[in-house]
Amino acid sequence: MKQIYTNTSTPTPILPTPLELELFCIQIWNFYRNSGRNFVWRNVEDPYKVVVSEIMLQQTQTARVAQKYPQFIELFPSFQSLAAASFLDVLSAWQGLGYNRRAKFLHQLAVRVVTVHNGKLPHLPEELVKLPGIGPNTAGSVAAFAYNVPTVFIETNIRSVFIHHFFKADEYIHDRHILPLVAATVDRLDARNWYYALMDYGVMLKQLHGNPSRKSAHHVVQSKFEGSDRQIRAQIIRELIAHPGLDFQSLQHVTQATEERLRRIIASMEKDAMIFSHDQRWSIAE
DNA sequence: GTCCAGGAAC
DNA sequence: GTTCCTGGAC
Repeated sequence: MKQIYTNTSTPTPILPTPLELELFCIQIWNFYRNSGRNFVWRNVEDPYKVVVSEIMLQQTQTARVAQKYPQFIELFPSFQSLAAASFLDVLSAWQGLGYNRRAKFLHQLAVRVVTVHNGKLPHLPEELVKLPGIGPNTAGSVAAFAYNVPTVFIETNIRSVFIHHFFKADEYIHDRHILPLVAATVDRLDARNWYYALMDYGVMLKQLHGNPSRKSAHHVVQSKFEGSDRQIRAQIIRELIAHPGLDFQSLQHVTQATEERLRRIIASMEKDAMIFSHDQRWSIAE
């Protein structure tokens, strides 16, 4: 394999030989056997727990999820209990994980599963992606981890593994060039552990060689958090959890944002159905 | 400074 | 193609 996928005008994908793929799989399995990670959300039979963990793990480090996940499951142990809870309670339990809109999506997902799917999470990715907060990647991972379906999906660690092994001399690698390799190597009988193994191997690669996914065509440098609208939004959420029915002046005092900026941010949060106003006072949405 | 089991809405 | 969040590890 050498410099095959760099020409984007006339892609001539050449798969590695069966032997190369076989050796690759053996290497991943060996690593997993010796150095695989263990998490409380792994090898669980309850699809609900898999969904909660996968939504939490979107753009959030495993250590942080490990800290928050157990209490969340204790508070809301099932789709039914989560669906029946208020958004305020769900959002409160979410604090510390970041990206608060995920809490909204997860809450709505639980309602949909209970009301539309009779409390049972669909098995297939094509159905899973129709649920709020679940895109192609999470649909694939949920199907694999919850039901051991040999799906084909990519997330940041998997991406790193394939870039490191099969695209050493390439740059700006598109996922469409990686997916055939994922499909060719997925374990038909043990997809669940195979993807655990790939993720663990990817984490190891990043520790050892830096992040191979920086060569991905999809890699984006994260914008600064300090001083951003995101920071203001987070402050507003925390404040309205503690003090429902707060007026504009109070929010301005807490956030120290200009009036124009704060009005704009509040409007966007109302549009996201994160908050709502009543008589010029704001609260967490329901 | 970089990174984190991304998706929705614009 | 941007915007949403968090805070510690590195």
